[in-house]
Amino acid sequence: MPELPEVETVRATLAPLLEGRTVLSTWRSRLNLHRQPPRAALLERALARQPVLAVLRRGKLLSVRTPVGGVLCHLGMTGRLTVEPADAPVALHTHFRAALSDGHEWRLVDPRRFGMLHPFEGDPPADWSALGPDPTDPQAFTVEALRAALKRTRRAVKLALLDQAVVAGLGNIYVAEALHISRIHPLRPAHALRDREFAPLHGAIVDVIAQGIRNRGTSLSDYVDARGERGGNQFHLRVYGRAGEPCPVCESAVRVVTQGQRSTFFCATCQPRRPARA
DNA sequence: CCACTCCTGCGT
DNA sequence: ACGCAGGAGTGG
Repeated sequence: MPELPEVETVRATLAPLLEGRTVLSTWRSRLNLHRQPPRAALLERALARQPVLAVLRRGKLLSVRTPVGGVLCHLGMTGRLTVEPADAPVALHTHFRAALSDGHEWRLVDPRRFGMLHPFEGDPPADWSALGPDPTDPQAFTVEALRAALKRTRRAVKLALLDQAVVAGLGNIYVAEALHISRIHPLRPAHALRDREFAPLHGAIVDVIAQGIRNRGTSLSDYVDARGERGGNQFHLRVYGRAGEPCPVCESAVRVVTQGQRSTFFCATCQPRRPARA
């Protein structure tokens, strides 16, 4: 479900509902979340009786900090983090609940359980720092950083851009959109992009992510922010999910191919397999 | 670098 | 009944 713009919207709506409140107690289900249930004792130590200092994001990862540590949270495909009145009905597939000092409850619902919740003490674990540059950080995400990372791999550019160590936060939707805007065919080997193509690709990634955030995320089926509100970016997609429909630029039918067992949408006219010679 | 795996739900 | 879905780790 959630890529960077959705996770950023969750962060922005979650932060004012958590920051300054104290977590009274925690609960978690015993079902696996990304292959393991969160460790209950560690969760209690990291959160219980602690004030929430900040809600941070890098790529698709969220970090909720307390004075003694905190939790890292990834929403996977279907994760939802919300804050609701403590007496609100508990949804099916609720895997985490934390009672807050203001009478609300912070909850994680995740039907498919591809998400994760990693409590930690002290500094955040390595997955937080193993991420590549975040496209909302102009200091870190530069044309040169993108060029260097893509030159290093022979994988198809679409698959390389899904690698969170190359760029943090892109997923299937926003990669398709960025490649369409920059007119790059998704099957082209990353290392074979022309030098002149990196600036347009970089710009398209920055723009498409900024647009997604402005529109409060893409709600195709079940994504909602921490207040339970849907986003609006699904009305601004150019190619994702639009197989057979006209390309918004040239009206050719949008095509779909499979890459890494997932669908890739693109326009074969706007995104030629061989770039025009300069 | 590939295919497979972890899950539920929804649409065909 | 089957295939597909916004993700990503793992193991060959």
